[in-house]
Amino acid sequence: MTNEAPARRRATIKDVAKAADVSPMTVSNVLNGRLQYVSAATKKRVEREIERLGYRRQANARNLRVAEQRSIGMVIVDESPAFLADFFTCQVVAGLANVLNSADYTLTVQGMRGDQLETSMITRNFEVGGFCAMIAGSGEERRAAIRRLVDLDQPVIVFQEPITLPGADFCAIRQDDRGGGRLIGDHLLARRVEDFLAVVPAQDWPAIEERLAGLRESLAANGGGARLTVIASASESFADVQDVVARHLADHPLPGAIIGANDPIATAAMLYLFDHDVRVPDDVRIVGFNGFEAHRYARPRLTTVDSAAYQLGEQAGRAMLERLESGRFARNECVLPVHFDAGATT
Amino acid sequence: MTNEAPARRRATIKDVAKAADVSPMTVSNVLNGRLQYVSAATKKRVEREIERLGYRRQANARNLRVAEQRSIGMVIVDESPAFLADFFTCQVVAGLANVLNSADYTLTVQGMRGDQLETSMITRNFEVGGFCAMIAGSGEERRAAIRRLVDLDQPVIVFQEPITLPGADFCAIRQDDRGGGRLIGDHLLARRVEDFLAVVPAQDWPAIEERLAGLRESLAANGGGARLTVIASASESFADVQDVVARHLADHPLPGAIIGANDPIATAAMLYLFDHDVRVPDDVRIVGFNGFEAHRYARPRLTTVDSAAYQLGEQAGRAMLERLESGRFARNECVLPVHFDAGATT
DNA sequence: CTGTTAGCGCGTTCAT
DNA sequence: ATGAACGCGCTAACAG
Repeated sequence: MTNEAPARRRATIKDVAKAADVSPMTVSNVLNGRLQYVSAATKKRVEREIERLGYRRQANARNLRVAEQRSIGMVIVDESPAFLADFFTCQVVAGLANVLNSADYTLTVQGMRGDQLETSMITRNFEVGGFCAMIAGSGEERRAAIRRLVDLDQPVIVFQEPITLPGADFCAIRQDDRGGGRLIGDHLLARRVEDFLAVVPAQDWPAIEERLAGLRESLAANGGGARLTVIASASESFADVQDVVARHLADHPLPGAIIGANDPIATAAMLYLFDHDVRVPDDVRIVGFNGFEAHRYARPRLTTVDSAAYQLGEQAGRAMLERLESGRFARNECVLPVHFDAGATT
Repeated sequence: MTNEAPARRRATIKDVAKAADVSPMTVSNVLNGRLQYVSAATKKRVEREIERLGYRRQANARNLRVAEQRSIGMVIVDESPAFLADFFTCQVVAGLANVLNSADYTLTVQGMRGDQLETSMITRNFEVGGFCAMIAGSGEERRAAIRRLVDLDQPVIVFQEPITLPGADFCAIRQDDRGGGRLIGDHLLARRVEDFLAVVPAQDWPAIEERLAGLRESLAANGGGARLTVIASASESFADVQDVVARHLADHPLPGAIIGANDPIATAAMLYLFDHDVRVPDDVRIVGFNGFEAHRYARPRLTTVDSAAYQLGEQAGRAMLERLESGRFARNECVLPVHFDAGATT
């Protein structure tokens, strides 16, 4: 025999109605602010009973009845289990959640590997009003994931994906990574760098492909005299980055500049050089990408490109709310500018 | 006149049943894996129609019927709009989401200021099966927030809060911040430090109070000969930290050690010292807290205390799932160990 | 193995 | 200004 209290049934609209001696309809009117139909005195009485009974509206029943979802799904497709641990993704999610919350929407986050997309609750059930997605993987994998989401026949926003799907209920929101790559190229070319080494993570991110594309555009526009070598690190971890840099430098001359696909990679490379008595920027120049405050803590301060991840999330939130109200996305693409931030490493 | 396609009604169980020429109940049985009650041939037919019609189960209707919520709410109470941008919180949320997702639960995140707790959707509506909370603010504010959550009469887990609520449907999950503080104190006392300066953010975090408490315990155990001064920085930003450190040092002698409430603060302080030709660790020793990889990028490598934020989230997910199954929390408190990580700054 | 009935809690429609 | 009846989509209980 246990001492647990008997499971008290949660109060419903009916219970409140009975307690306040009105009909359920009147309670509903109070809850939904239809004050035209209810006297001030009744309203007071109903509200007191709501408070007293601790009544809370059953969201499932309401959403079922009004056939609407008050939640947006944020799906993060990534091989890593710590999907959300990525700082960029965090910022995006924070901005998105804030905008949605202030419009009384809820954000449902779900991380998964690419192959889990079809079996996950959030896609097999109908439980959110639309999807926002941050997707890693090869170009093909990403396209497949996007198609699966779009096939769900609900509004879809993807981050950091440079595509448009005309006619689809779809919107791509990203920062101008390609432009950022060009800015880096131009900056280094102006400093007479001729031999570029780019260090990217093995995991394919579309934004990183764009950064490289922009860099290549810059080199090509300059006449094509400069060389670019790209090497991939198993992960973005400190150790893996230093490892791949070490292996490359073992049988290659020092490049004029090392470009990290993001700030942590650039910083790891820089510290490797320090430990081997290479001077920055005198011997090798270093550039990162994304400008998160944490990585500016290293000295000398990294030259980088600031990205507006939080604003990306906010933008997505606004676009989704607008879509839900108006029935369609105002734009199918939205590109936010980046800002070049010259530090002391170039 | 618009060219939009007419809103196609979403397929229901009835539609699938009609198309497969069976009763809705049979479709439901297939969906829920009650294969004992349905022949293989029927199952095939039903599954084909589900696929063909793109049927997805209406979560609201199901949850209403079975009177259960398949989502857990994560509420983050913070004054800052970028609540989720905190790296520690990100890690916790990632671990939590992964555990819940793999049990086919969903995570609903909601950030808010303390005074919004009562008016927010997630608490006014009944829409999640339980709450996990990360709460900032003064001790009083935090207690009030916890009480409000517990009063909702649903399972509640709070992170980083050193309290127990015997008898309540409640569990506190945290790391051993106090132990970490003691480790720091012991480490520095062994190096003959007598004058300690702690730099904390103005925003009250319980974990940070614990770290200071542990530090004080260590000093007291040593005989109380050492002095501890605590100064607060307006925010955790680089600029604010350096500002408050500068102001303090303007009319105080250099302390033997500076203890940052977390790694970013410690790093900001360290870089300030560098810029003023103070040597670390020769003139002043520096210690951080939390051991995030990013902050180890600064040189010399910071002495810090590693925290297992991701595991904290995982632990919460497991505890919540267990609570939902068994009807009560197995433990009302769970403290994860921390690990002292000696770097080059002490 | 399959179908029928009833009702989860809420909001809408129509009546009073 | 308030109430009664109905149904949203789904599933538990029972009948066949």
